[in-house]
Amino acid sequence: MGPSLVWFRQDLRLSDNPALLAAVERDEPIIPVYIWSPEEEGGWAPGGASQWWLNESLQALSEDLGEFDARLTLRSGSALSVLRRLIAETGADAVFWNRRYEPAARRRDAEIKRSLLEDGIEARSSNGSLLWEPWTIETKSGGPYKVFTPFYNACLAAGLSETPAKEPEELPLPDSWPRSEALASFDLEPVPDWAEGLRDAWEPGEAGARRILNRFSRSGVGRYAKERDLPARRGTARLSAHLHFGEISPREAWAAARKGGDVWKRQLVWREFGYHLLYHFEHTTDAPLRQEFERFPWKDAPAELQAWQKGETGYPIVDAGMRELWRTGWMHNRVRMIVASFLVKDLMVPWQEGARWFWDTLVDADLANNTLGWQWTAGCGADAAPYFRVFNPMSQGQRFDPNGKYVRRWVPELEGLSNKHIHEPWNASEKVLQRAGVELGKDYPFPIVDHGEARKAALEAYGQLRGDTRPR
DNA sequence: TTTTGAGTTGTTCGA
DNA sequence: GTCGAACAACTCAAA
Repeated sequence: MGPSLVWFRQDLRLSDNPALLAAVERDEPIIPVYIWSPEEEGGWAPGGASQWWLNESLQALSEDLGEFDARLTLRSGSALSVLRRLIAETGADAVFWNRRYEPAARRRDAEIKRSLLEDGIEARSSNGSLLWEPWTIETKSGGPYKVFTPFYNACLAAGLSETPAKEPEELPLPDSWPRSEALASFDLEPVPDWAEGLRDAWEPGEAGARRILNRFSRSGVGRYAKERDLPARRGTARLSAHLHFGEISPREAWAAARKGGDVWKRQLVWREFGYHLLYHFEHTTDAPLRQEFERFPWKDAPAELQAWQKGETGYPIVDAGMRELWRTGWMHNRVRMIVASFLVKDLMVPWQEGARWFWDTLVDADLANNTLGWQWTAGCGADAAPYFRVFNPMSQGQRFDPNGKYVRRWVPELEGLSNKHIHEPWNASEKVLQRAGVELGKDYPFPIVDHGEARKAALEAYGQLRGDTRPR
């Protein structure tokens, strides 16, 4: 028998990695491989922030493998041809990987498996990324779930079969290593370098993921239910990007969740639900699940979209969120809902525009979860927010950032305003504004839309849609 | 087949 | 200031 290729993808870790463990069990020399093939992602190649993270994470994985005296072989190109070339170069006769579930990846992987088996190569895939794979959970009548709570209950009823596995004690090594391309040749690092804020905020890689999870499970998970909605606090785990890149397994996250209530557990299952939905409804990355929304009167409003992207809408909580995103590659979940509602309902810009912006700017950009989130907000997806649920940026700000700490952190030009005015500066008197050193329209924009009117217009449009769909 | 109860995250209005 | 109802029906999931 020849060596085993372990093909890393969105499972950039050594602990609880089923593909790696399967290869270790086979007990032939292991050659770890990563293939950069953005053109095989069906139009959803990693965005800028994700590429930055990936670069760091590959570096970390490479170093972690170094501790085992193993090397990570980097290649770019079509995955199948790269694998075939590596097989020819190394004499490998087995390839192991953990499954992906996005439409394009699935189709490609199926084709790869078929081709390799045809070549007489052992090709084995495992589940390293989900607690429940999409096809294992179904309703009593055999279909996919479209409502979260019954899905959640079905997951709990199905139970988890395996507990997390430790990293291997040692890796069987080959006599020689195949040539690796330089990580830098993937061009993942931003030029010019805009990643300073990302570097300050994150530690990509398995060690960083474990540090975060340990801290959260020690002191965060107990407070999670109470603090998770307050963006000024570190009330959430901030594990999303680590989970997306597979630097820590969902089983380990689940084990930590057991110590907390079910609030965080439910969040982990939301992640599963996103994959469940994307698996069963592939078109939802680009088109609404509910077809009638194809006819929604979305606006082509490039100036408003740009103001939203830059955090210059004149609504402090919205702008704070968008600037946090731009600076750190991440946004607090509560604020994601607020900014998304604002784009889709106040500005009536298509949710796909928001999804694309998040895709490019989030370090945790995840096709399944991004799609679910945006369709939920727009009201066109499975188990979506009711159409009349329009977030009010002032009251959301008052409720979840009552002392304005979050706004002041990201919109420092409003720093001098009192808590009374911090979420609605246009309601402050000239005198108050002057004392705070704020000139509206100069230091900070006037609101680009009137929320009250925008809300009415949105409700009108949604009502129209319903009228249209009524049977004649 | 039919029935029944339920459905992440909100806001506004009027009593 | 507080509280409950309305917002709109529809679809889902299970019995």
